[in-house]
This record gives sequence, C-alpha cells and structure tokens, in this order.
Amino acid sequence: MPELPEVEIVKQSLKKSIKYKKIQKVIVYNRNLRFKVANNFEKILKNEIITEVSRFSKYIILHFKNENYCIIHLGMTGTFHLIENLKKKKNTNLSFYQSTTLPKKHNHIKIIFKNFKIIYNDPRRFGFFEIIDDKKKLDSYFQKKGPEPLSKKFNYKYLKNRLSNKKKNIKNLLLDQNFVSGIGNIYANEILFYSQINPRKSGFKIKDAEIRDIVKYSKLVLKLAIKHGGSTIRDFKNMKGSYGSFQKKFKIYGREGKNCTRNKCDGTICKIYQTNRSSFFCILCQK
DNA sequence: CCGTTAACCTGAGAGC
DNA sequence: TGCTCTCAGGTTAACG
Repeated sequence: MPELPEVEIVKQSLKKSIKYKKIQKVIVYNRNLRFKVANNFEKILKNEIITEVSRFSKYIILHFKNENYCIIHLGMTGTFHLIENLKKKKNTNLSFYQSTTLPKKHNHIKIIFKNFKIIYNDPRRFGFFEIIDDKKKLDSYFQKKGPEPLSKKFNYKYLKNRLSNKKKNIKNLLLDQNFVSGIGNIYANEILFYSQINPRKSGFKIKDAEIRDIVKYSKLVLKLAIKHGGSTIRDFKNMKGSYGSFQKKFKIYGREGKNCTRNKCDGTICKIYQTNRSSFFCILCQK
C-alpha cells in the first residue's frame, strides 16, 4: 500500500492529532509484526509527550520529549485509525484507507490519549514499531538508505554517478531503497512512463536527458500524488470516504491491454514481471 | 561485489 | 457455495 506519498498523508494526519499530546497508555494486542514489538514498548511510551511527528522515505518517526524515538513502517497494509471519545463525533478516520468503522480484525496496537485513541491495524503484519533511544542511532538508521526523491540530494549529479556502473534495470533501481528511498512499485512505473523509459533498460544505458527526466518526474509525480492524498488501490466497498484519489490519475499502473495515455501515441500498454513485481509500460513510447 | 529467489502474512478475486 | 490458485502498495535473509 504505502509508498512515500501515502506515508506522507498518514504522517500529516497523525501529526495533526498527536503532536504535543501525552500518551496515557499503550496496549499491544499482537507483538508479532515484521519485527517483534519490544516487551517494554508499552512502558517506554507511557506518559511520554510527543514533540514531533516526521517522515523519512516510507518511515514515520515519533519524537518524544525524553529523546526517545519510535520508527514506524506500515509495510503493505498498515493503517492508523483515530477514535475520539466524544459521543457525537466518533470513529473519525485518519488512515490512508478512509473508513467509517474500525476493522474488527488485525488491530494490533492501541495508543491512548486523553480524549482519543489511535489504533494500528495491519492484516499482513509487514509493518513494525521500533524504539530508538538516541538521536545518533536514529540518524545512522537512515544514513544507510538512499536519498529521498524529494530532497536536493536526489539530483542529476547523484543519479549520473550512481547509474554509470549499474547493469541492473532502471525499474529495480528505482525500487532499491538504498539507491533512492521512498519510491515503490506504483510510482516507479509512473515515473518511467513520464520519463518515456523502458523499465528493462540498464542503468548505465540511461542517457543524460533521461536522467534529468527521472529526477524531474520523480519529484513531480510524488508531489502530485501527495496533493491528491495518495493512492487507494483496493476498493473497500463497505467503507466510505475517499482520501486517496491519485489512482484516478494513473497513466500506466494497472492499465495492461489498454491504449497508451500519451497524446498521439498508438501504443498498447503491456505488463511484465521484474523480480516478481509487476511492471507496466507502453511498447511504443518507452524506449 | 552482483543478481535471483524465497520468505514473511492475510485477503480479495478469478476460475472451476 | 466452496475449493484452489494467483496476486497485492514492502523488505530482507539466504543462496549461487
């Protein structure tokens, strides 16, 4: 589910509701997420004040007053739900999947504040919560990752340098979080469509003008997706609301067999698999 | 160093 | 109605 734009949307709504708030109590119903939730997780968070909610790549970071940090990853299916204690206005949702009711299954963590609580739901349990106990460890955690596509570090010079010796195809390079951090399968496909590059093309074969396009369109597509509230793919028929709408703007993802959406292009969109991930591209205009 | 594969999980949807 | 199969927005350990 969540690539950089979706995580950014979740971060924004989390921030709005929990920044400067004090955690009263934490309940962990299931510790078996991607990494086991620490046994002292509840104890560490209890009575802590959240001083900031930030994001790097697909990670959300809660900052606490005592200089502890909590790194959160949503995996494929992690969502947060805000439940207010008010009688009139309950079940307000702050998740990426908009819902009017809380799912019954797979609620793993509950964080209780004075007038509301947030619940972490994750059917596949690929997400995780990890406590980091000082700033240096936090920094080194992210230093190993590639630059954020929206940051200034992700520029022509960086890409030119890194691509020159890469035999690997550009699609898998964009998905490699140590190469660039935050792009997932949907946006990798979209970025390559905008840049008119075949996903099978080797890194070292990418031309200078194409490198500039990848930089340009990575930023453009991700920003546009954030503007539209991210993408909601699965159609939750029983749930109301429509937080993410960028799926309506997809140019290439999930459009196999259809005509190319590029102006004046007569190509057909085809689907292939690269390292078990689906790739979509136009056979005519992506060279 | 490189690239590939399987593994971690559940649920939706297709096909029979 | 139900079985079996494939696929899904992500990451990473293990292998050759």
